[in-house]
Amino acid sequence: MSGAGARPVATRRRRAPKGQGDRLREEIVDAAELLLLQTGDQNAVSIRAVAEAVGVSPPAIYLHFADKTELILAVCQRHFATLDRVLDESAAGVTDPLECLRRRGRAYVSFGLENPEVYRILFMMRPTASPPEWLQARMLESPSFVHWMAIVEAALAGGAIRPAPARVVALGLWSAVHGLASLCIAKPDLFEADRDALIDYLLDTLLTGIAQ
Amino acid sequence: MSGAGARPVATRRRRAPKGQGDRLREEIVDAAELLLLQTGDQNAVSIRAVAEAVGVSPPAIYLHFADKTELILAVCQRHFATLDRVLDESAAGVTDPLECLRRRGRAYVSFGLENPEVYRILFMMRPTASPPEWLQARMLESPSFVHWMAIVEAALAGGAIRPAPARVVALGLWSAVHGLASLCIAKPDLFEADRDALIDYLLDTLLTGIAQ
DNA sequence: TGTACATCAGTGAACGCGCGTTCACTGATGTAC
DNA sequence: TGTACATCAGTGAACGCGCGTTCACTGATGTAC
Repeated sequence: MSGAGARPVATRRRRAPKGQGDRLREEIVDAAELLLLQTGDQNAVSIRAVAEAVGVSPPAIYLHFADKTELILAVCQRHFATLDRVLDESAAGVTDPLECLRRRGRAYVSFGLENPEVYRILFMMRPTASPPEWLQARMLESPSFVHWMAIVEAALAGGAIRPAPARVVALGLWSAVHGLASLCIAKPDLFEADRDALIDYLLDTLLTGIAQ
Repeated sequence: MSGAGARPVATRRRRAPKGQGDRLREEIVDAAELLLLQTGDQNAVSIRAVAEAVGVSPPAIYLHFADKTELILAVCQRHFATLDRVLDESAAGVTDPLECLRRRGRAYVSFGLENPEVYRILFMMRPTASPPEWLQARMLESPSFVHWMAIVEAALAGGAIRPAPARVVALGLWSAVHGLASLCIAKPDLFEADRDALIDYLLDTLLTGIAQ
């Protein structure tokens, strides 16, 4: 009973040696990320909770982040980079644009289901509540979207899909896969049984629908 | 300057005559709804803020609602009924199932854009954060979804769309239109210019994609 | 028509909570001499 | 090899805030006699 209490106070972290105060920064982001993942609740990621998880006092957080927003932002940036990598990997070596869109679409939904709280912050939150640096316009310049857009343009150029403004096609397809991801996150029970069938059906429908 | 301060204290409401304590209940729900609409922020709808808007002390709220959840639930139920009515009206008199889906889909997105915070609570919130009565299973029994499902079944029976489990088709189409609605809500700037084109393109794509 | 009284729609003050953040400080670590 | 000292990674206590909720109460309203 002694060491396995419901919520044991985290052991205090060893102080970093002199030149390496930056170590703490990484540990803080790690802890915030883990908290987000474990609790599935953005509110659970408080400065105090993060500090306790790291084994440090709350003010120590401010040695590395100006405020809470900056901390959350750091977590998100990490995942935005991951998303881009995951999408690229999913379609590596595929030349057919439609197949490329299908694979990236599937990977996108998977990413959302595996990182629900991060996904929520990135794509489901009220704009004012998102970090201000998270400008919406910049989203269109993100590698993820730029790649997505490029594939749509290639498909259009190759005549694989019926003519339409590339931006409309790209945003439309994104909306649809985002819808599946976000509904699965918001209402998990509703989709449990049909999840795989749904993603297949939706992608088939979209790709048939946009085809020439 | 006297009567037009930045945030004048709401005038105190007249006490209701004896048999009509229930009047306050309606006023409370109205105020909560208005706050949600005006601020666009669910957090702004605190017991205290609602009480002030009505012109009553915070404990008065508890004469009509057991807790805050029950209040929010009342607001949501009202809008859920509205959504169903709006969808029905949008396709009134239309017999072709595909046209019916198109009109309801368009009306669904419009509803979301016109009631962003309500839409957020109904369809974008973490399940644990939603009122517990808002069971996800019950969503499938809601009039809105039942009607949607019936139309899909009719379309399937009439051979208008390619064979697939009705539930998968219904959920898939819902996901897609939800995606557009929720992305417009989460990232309004991103979609402003293309909004109308997007909803048209998406509906065309979906209806072409599911067709026989 | 007048009065005592029960009802009930509210009020005012306070509770404990967790939060982000600030401020003055401590004490181990490394360095200069 | 020994010691004074500057650096800097942290700490402890406290701040003010808004929140949901509770509790003992008040006082206008309507009714019975």
